[in-house]
Amino acid sequence: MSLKTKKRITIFWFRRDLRLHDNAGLYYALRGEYPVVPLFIFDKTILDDLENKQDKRLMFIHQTVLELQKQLRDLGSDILIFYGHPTDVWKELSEKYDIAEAVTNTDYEPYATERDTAVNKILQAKNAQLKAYKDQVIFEKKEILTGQNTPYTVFTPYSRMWKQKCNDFYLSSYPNKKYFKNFLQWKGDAIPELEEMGFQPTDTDFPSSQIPAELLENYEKGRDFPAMEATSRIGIHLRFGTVSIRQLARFAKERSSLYLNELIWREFYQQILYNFPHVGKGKAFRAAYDDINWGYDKEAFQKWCDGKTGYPLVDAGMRQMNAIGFMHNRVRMVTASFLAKHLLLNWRLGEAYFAEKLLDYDLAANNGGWQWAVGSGTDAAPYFRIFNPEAQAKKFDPDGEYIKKWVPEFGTDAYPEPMVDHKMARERCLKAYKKALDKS
DNA sequence: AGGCTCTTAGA
DNA sequence: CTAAGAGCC
Repeated sequence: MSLKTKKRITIFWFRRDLRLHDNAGLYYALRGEYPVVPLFIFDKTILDDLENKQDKRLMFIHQTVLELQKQLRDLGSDILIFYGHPTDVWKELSEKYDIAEAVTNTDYEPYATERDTAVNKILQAKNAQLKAYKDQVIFEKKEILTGQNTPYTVFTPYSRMWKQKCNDFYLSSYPNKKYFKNFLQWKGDAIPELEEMGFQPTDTDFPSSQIPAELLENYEKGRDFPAMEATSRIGIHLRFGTVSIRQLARFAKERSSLYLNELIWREFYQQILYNFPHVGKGKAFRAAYDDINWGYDKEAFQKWCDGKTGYPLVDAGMRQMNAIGFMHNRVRMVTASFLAKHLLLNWRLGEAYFAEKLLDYDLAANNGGWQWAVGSGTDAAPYFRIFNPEAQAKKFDPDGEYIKKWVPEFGTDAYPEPMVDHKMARERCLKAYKKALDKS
């Protein structure tokens, strides 16, 4: 590590907030009385679990951290980069430097919470602490509660309260730029190549972090039709903080209440994960759903993964995700429902597969969406609400354009027969659900 | 953020 | 025969 300083410093730890502008934690760090040294850790705990060594998300992070370094170097500063376990890194940092403050933005996921607690312990031994700020949501934790002071578990009243509470104060950006002179002036090392961490780059185009102003004009009409590509694709940027939620929410509030609602769904599921942490640990939000006799049929699961179920809309969605790491949300609902209800496969298999493939993967949103589709979640589709994949295709891809794009052999002999009969699967599902749910 | 089946009114 | 609504899953 090339930073040699005896100065008392503030370390700002970037995680999923990879931007210099409108960044809450960074703002408070820069306003403090000590020069700020930025830090990023390529976390071995996470990377060691990634089986695919051409992970597009890691590439995105790598690319973004390079960009951050460039911006910091333009300011005469730099960024400390590590590849290791965060607790080891912080032990080393706390021994080597005189750390007055360690600042970051809150990450609400269970792993992150445990990690931050461990890091905080290390810092406390040196009379410092890890201070975390709210940055990735407008409202966090228990900021939005019912009249009984309990967390909301139904979206509509939650969203009503969210909108009522959301004023200019919550939406205003942090003026980080004014304080950029408080970065420590120094020159660091080059960022390690992906290969040095056992990964290889892939050629991927990532969606832009700028929403074109005209996009939301077509959003409300087009968002339910996957072929229209009328959605923002901003998910990956929300995941890694390459956009500011405050800026985005202001944009949405001015232009589209439906789009704003999607941002509120995101916060709804984040507060569900925070207030009901069992959902992030493999449990159904509604316990009775854990009594359903979920299957693990490997062959059936593989067909679903590969997009070879014989139901063209399901297959198109799975192939879109396999190819580009994105699936249109309408189709996410249909593919998820198909796995759980038509195949009666354990939905954790599907949840994990989405987690592996989606560039915009986010634990709270993914889990919330899956539990919604399964019926086990908050505000969930009642169990008897079973999507008919053909009816969904007719309704939302009437010209078969989306299907044509991702399943070109649809309509030829090469396309497989449906792996299950819809009517049979529907009845089988109702029976299995009823059996588990009637017990209570 | 559904679908299925049956019913009934009206073409 | 079709469209629209009800009731149930």
